[in-house]
Amino acid sequence: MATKAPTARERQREETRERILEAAVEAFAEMGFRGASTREIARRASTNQGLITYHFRSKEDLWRAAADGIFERLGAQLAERMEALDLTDPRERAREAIRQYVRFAAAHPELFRIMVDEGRVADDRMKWLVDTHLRPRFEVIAPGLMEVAGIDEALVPHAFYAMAGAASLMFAVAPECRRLTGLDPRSTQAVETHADYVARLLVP
Amino acid sequence: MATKAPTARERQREETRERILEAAVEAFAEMGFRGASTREIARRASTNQGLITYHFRSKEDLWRAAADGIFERLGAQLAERMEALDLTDPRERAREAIRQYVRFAAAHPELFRIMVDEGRVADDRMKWLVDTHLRPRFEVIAPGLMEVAGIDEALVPHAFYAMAGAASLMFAVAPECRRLTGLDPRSTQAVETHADYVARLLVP
DNA sequence: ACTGAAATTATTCGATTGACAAGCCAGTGG
DNA sequence: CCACTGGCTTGTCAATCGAATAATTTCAGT
Repeated sequence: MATKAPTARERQREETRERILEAAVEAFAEMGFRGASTREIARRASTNQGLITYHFRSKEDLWRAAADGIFERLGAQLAERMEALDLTDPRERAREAIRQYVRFAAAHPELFRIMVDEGRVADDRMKWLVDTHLRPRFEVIAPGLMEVAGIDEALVPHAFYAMAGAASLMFAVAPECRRLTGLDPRSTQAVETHADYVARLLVP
Repeated sequence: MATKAPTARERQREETRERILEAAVEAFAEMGFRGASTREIARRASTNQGLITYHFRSKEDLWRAAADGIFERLGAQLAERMEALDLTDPRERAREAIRQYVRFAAAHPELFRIMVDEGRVADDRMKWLVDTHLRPRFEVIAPGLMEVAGIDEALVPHAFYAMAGAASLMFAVAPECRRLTGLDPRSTQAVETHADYVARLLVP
């Protein structure tokens, strides 16, 4: 069955939803779940707070939708770019995967920020995040990590979190980094340097 | 001039202040500045909210006092333990310094959590944190980093944030790590493994 | 053109926030 | 032994929170 062409109404609806979602990702990443108010999110999306309850049932649901969006982007970008490259050497392929992850972390610091925000306490949001998004990714990464970094299975969690931290922290605290070191982590120069540094660190 | 022996009154005062401060560190690390309410902090310290305003002028001041405490502990522990070791080889000394930092990050995940919380937006708390605590430490670490990791000066910020992230993330999101990988990062086994892994990673 | 449903705005609610003021009361100094 | 200071408790304040509901506007289908 053919999906009907969306009416102006439906396009408007989707565009509004998307605008709210975008604002939510930013706000949650900036101020955490509790810190970001639905009113502030609405303000950033140039609407009003009532619309959020209308489009998403609750703040909790809005947060989940925002997290879905981030991981969807991560998966899409990584898959697309790795496919385009077609590297045969597993070590060089692993290095490039890490570089791509660093580039993503630089462009979307929200991912890391939300992970750190929600990973601290074993509440429902954390469990949902692990079960629906983190575990699937982890299980894909883990075997490659063992093979390429030349490490024992027991070291996999250590390598995983070391890589994630090394790759992301600088961009997650970009304003701090800028003030502390004078280096702006958002410049393409800095991103590429970091990508290469971390890739060589983990896959010598 | 001899400092007078503290009266029971003064001892009580100091003990209460300390209890509030301890609770504040935990709460801020767990829920961020905005997420942690002064009432919740008071509850954890087994007192009431009014006392917080009494001992510390405002929530902002309480936060600064909490940050002071964390960095004071970090400085004291690192200085003490490194002095005790007396390593001559600069590379082995650097490795041990990193191991010590990992151990501290494991015992006090608050440091990293608060850094990530406050480093995202260039507000007053971030600026204060950088100027009073981060920069002094960074300027001590930077020269050693260049010498030992064998890197160019331009790479120092990259190495610094890579190390901090690699060392701390696992412990900052300990509940998540436990659920995701099955490994409990708080076990001494895991801490030592991580310390050694990160130390060898950065100083090969 | 009309109508009814959908999208949006406006209003309201009870709960919670940080800050503050007033008073309580144990312990200290005289 | 007593006055009173200082740590502490309680109650209140406006502001803000998430959520629900009411009112209004917009537009697709007839």
